[in-house]
Amino acid sequence: MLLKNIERHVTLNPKECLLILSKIETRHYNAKSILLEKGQICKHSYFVNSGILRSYTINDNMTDHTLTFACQGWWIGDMYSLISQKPGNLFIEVLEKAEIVMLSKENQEFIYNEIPKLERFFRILTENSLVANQERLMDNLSLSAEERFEKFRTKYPTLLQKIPQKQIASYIGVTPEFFSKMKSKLFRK
Amino acid sequence: MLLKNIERHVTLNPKECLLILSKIETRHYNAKSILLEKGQICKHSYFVNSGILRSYTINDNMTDHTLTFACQGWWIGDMYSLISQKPGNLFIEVLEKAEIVMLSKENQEFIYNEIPKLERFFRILTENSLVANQERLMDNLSLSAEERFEKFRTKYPTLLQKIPQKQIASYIGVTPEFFSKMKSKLFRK
DNA sequence: TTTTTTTCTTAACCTACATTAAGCGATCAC
DNA sequence: GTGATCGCTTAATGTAGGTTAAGAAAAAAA
Repeated sequence: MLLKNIERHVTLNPKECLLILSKIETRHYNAKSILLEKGQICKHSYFVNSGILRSYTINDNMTDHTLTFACQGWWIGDMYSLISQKPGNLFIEVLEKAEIVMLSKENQEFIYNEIPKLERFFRILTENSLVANQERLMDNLSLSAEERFEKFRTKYPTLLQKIPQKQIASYIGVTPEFFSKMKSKLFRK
Repeated sequence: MLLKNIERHVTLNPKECLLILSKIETRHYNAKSILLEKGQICKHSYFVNSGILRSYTINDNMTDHTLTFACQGWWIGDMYSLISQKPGNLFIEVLEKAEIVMLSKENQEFIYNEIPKLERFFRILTENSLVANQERLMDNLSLSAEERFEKFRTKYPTLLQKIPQKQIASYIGVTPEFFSKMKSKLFRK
């Protein structure tokens, strides 16, 4: 699963595959597990073999804001904390029973040095992330809540049935109450 | 300037420096020059030696939304278009007479292969960009216009006097009219 | 300098979304 | 099985920020 994912961007020989496998750790988590809390230092990149994760912040008014959902085949982490090794702002929680591949920061850097191709892989991944984030940022500046919901649906087509809708609200940036009203309006059409 | 910038993250030997210098091109632009238009394919990464650039989109209602300002020492480009080589959505314009280092996509990839350290450099740069973007995204979801303005001021302390305030409005995501009102309210305090 | 264009301001009015609050069904813990 | 918790809905009311419009100020062009 992880190796297949990497080979979407770079090709690996058997030796490299083995090295990678020796540097990762796979763990299982139930729904509601917390992988990372605000204030902690993020020590790993997480790769989702199965299940669903979510990263979010909680601000002073106790409202939560979803940064990312991560389904099968996605990477997730608190990049700010991971690269600075300072306490981060993100929570990372499990929404649906998950199998997670964990790659520690040290091992990630070790792999960068042993297999420069992997540095390329993560460069490409980060570039794609950045593009997606830039688009979402511009969307938040220019689209209505309804249009952002539409974009959410095309970006995460499987999630609509699987997660509580207050979390969708928290992703598109409206209150659960408003989201509910908006949804029933859409349904009436 | 460019080499100094690169050496903030990786160290270069003289040979590598020469190779890099042989692959870039420096150009001068006056204010109001357009380096890239919506619909064009972005062929270069731009590094700002001096001056100020801005990247932005224009949506259907003809409102513009600023993605980034780039001052001395910043890189700018349309990453979506650059990596996909498809027509992009961004305009990139010169706000203040600028000296720009241009690195073509082909030369960038050539350099990645010749000097893997440079791939590391751009990975780190992209990671930092992503972190900044994620923070801005969360800020747009949770902060008021006033608070976003405050963040703008700390992020771009020199820009306040140099660019038209409608562009600051377009960065923080409010109309020029509202921004003006907000500013005079802040001033009265 | 004068004209033209762009930017900024102010003010009246408007709307998308937030807040508060209450009730209701589903799920979970005991 | 039952009380507690959580998520969803609806509705009344509130507000941050948008829209429209018009004039003043500043900057650019001529």
